[in-house]
Amino acid sequence: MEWVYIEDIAAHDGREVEIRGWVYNKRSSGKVRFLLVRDGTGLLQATAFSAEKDSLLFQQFDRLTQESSLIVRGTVRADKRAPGGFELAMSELEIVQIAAEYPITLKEHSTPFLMEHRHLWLRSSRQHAILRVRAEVIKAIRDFFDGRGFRLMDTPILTPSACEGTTTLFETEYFDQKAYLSQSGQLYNEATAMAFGKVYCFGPTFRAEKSKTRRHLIEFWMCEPEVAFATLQDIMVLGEDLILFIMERVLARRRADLETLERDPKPLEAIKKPFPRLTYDEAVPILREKGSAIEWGGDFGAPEETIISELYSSPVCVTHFPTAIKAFYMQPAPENPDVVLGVDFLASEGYGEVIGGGQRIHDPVLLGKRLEEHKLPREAYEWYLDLRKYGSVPHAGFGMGIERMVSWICGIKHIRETIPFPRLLYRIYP
RNA sequence: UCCUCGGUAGCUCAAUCGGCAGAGCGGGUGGCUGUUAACCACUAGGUUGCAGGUUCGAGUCCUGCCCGAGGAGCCA
Repeated sequence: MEWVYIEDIAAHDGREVEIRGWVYNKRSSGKVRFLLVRDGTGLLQATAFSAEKDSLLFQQFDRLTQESSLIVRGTVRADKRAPGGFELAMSELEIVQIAAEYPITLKEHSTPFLMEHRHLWLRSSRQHAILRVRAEVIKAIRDFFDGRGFRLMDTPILTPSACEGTTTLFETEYFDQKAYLSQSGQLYNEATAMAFGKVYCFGPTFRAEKSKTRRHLIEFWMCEPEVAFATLQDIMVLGEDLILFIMERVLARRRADLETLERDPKPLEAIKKPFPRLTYDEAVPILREKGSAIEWGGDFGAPEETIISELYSSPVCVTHFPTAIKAFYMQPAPENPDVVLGVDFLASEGYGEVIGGGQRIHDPVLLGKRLEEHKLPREAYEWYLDLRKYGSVPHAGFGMGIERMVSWICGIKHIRETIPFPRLLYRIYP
């Protein structure tokens, strides 16, 4: 008998098949038994009828507990009363294991309890939908860059020093030296971009900041393209195209998951190119008018990002931030060196920053000066300065936070559900 | 790190002014021939986060600690 997956069940209508999975729920009514089986691809109702209650099938059924593993065989048939439109008329039920009492019921649970049981929570339909969207977003990103001739460059996770200096890093042992977990692949990708023209990296990133908000993870995944000879304008267009590509892909392939999540697709469908652009200078008075206490020179906090992003139906590109609040490698604007050629993409509906990037300093003298101003050890950056010594060119790139994208697309409040095992402040279990 | 809120059965919660520790779900037992988080009946299940204090009496009031959640800062 053929082993099939529930997502393919419609193609086997009328045929005898085998399903391997777990008990999601069961119901019985006298001489009828209903078994809701999940196999990782979907849910299927299996039914059993019997005049004699002592049948082997019924005995097996009655022993089943939630999440018991099993193999069921039977005939597929369409039935409007069954969830999903198809059900399995069971002929055989083979128990693989009777599960111990399962902690997660079909009723409501608190987030701390569910996080404590994250390894089991992943089996629920909502978590399935979110993580399938995540997988689709990642595939879309790879297809986007691969299709445009970008080379995938895996940058190191163990690094000898700070990439950006300011942020806190996780320290670890590297034999008799200290090493730090990467907080960005960007500096390395500036090197690979000079070797390959246009590149991207995609990997985990670690920030040892004591951030405790719905938008932060201690360990998260970031995609960072870097393009030689590109300007701020070039990578803004690249960022727009990337976001639109991801949206179209998810709307085309994962619409059912968005429905499961009760995510209204209209705001995502409404996103159009070109995205609104706003300079920092233009944004500050708007923010003050809307009640923010921001002064020129101050960085945007979550409330500022929310105010701006709610003004438009597409993500907003905010550019030309004050030099003083941005990273050392940011290229100053030619007309005003107090601001830099950087851009933050603020997602609509109040989701905030999903992309941050800009043009990098290509002048060796200015870069050396910035390292000094930021009190960074020049020796550690000799290789980085070399990039400005041997055929330096203007170049630009950005970083996109995967979990923030997924959380925006899925319309969920907290980023912690967008990765299988979130690392949070004060939570590293399971 | 700071501010706010919370911790009672396996889970989600209730317990009036300080006066006998409760319900639903889940578990167990039985019933029901189309259930949809099925339903009905019965049943077991408690160191009220920890340590002190006030009181005739503390889940409830006070002090300290632990753990968690929401927000801030920082960032993607």
